[in-house]
Amino acid sequence: MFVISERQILHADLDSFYASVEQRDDPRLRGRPIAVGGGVVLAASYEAKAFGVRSAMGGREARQLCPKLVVVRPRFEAYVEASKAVFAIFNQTTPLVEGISIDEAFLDVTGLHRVSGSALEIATKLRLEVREHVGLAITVGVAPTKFLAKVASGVAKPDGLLVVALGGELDFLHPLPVERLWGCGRVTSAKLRERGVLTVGDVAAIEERALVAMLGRASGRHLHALANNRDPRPVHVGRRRRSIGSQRALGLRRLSLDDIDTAMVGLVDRVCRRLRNAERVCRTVVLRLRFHDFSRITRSHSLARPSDATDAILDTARGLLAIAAPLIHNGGCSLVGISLTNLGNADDPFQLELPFGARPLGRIDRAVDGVRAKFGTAAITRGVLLGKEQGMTVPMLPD
DNA sequence: TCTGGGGTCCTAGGACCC
DNA sequence: TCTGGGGTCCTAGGACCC
Repeated sequence: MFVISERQILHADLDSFYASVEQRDDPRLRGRPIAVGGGVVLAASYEAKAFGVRSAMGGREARQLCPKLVVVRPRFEAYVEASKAVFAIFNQTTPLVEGISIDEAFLDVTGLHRVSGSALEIATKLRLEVREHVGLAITVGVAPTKFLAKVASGVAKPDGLLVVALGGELDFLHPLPVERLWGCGRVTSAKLRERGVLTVGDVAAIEERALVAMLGRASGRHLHALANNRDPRPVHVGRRRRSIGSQRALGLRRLSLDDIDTAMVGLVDRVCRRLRNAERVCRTVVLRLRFHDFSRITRSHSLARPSDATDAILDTARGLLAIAAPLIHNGGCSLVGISLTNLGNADDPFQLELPFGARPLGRIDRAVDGVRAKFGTAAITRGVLLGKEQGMTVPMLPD
């Protein structure tokens, strides 16, 4: 009989990333409470966190909590550079790296024991290398699942390392508050607490059906699985971006439709450049507006064919703005955003991937029509073969 | 708590197809 | 002709994450 060996997953998370980069680059900021941002705190140093300063907090409130707070303007280029250096170390550690954000990743080190030592040794070395070569503190959690590894790093922060003992997973997990569950935010947490469900152990004790009735199908199943330490999700290398977006807060001024249009033109230009740089095309354009009462709407439109052309996408965005215009009531508009979704490859001549979004199969009739119109009937077969070669999702042709 | 900018995923209803 | 089931796409909104 085969014994499937326990997976060994690291969750590596840079501590107070933006703030730490600033303190690294400017010795005067070290040991002092700092916040990166302006109107809103993007990141706070641990010295600032001690005063209760949190990210997403308004600048004014942060200063009230911590009068000595030093506010630093963000330098995104520096963060991107630091992130690249850290990810280079991740990739030297194992080929199985899944980036989650600019400062966080999962590393699967299962089976590296002979080559690199135990997971604890690998994690220790990783922390040392990040400290030495990039000058930043990184916390690592080690566990058999992604979720548990992430919880472990959260508990170990700052500048820590925590290995969840084999067999001790539930003892570790169950006393934690429900908010530690990945996917349990403000709304879900309130629903659970309302019903006296306070800890992860409480969630685990509820039947899945009951949890689904409480939170909806996906959420209920997801949290039920996590609370019982079931998380088979593999570390996924090379995930592709599913959308590209940009948005801009417009402040409190009253803006005319022309002002909004001007801001939107800039956003469309930016996202289209990013789209072309990534060699992608998009099918769906989403306009996002937020009003001064903080209510928000979205309007979207799917193009007949994928595009990366600024003029086509701007036309669509303007059409959406015209549709949304009557909804901009007296309060006016405080944010405008443009997102491009349903992304495909610019270099894929058959665009087989495109009409299907994330789903394995899709509107074959449309795909076939498109290929036939563009390349002739013979191309349909060729297109399917090409798709297979490239490892893409290949739709079944109708009989 | 009076709120930035970048994302992911889920849900639900209607249109449409087989 | 009527009815039903199954499936996908489009759109709008919402929760959540860093």
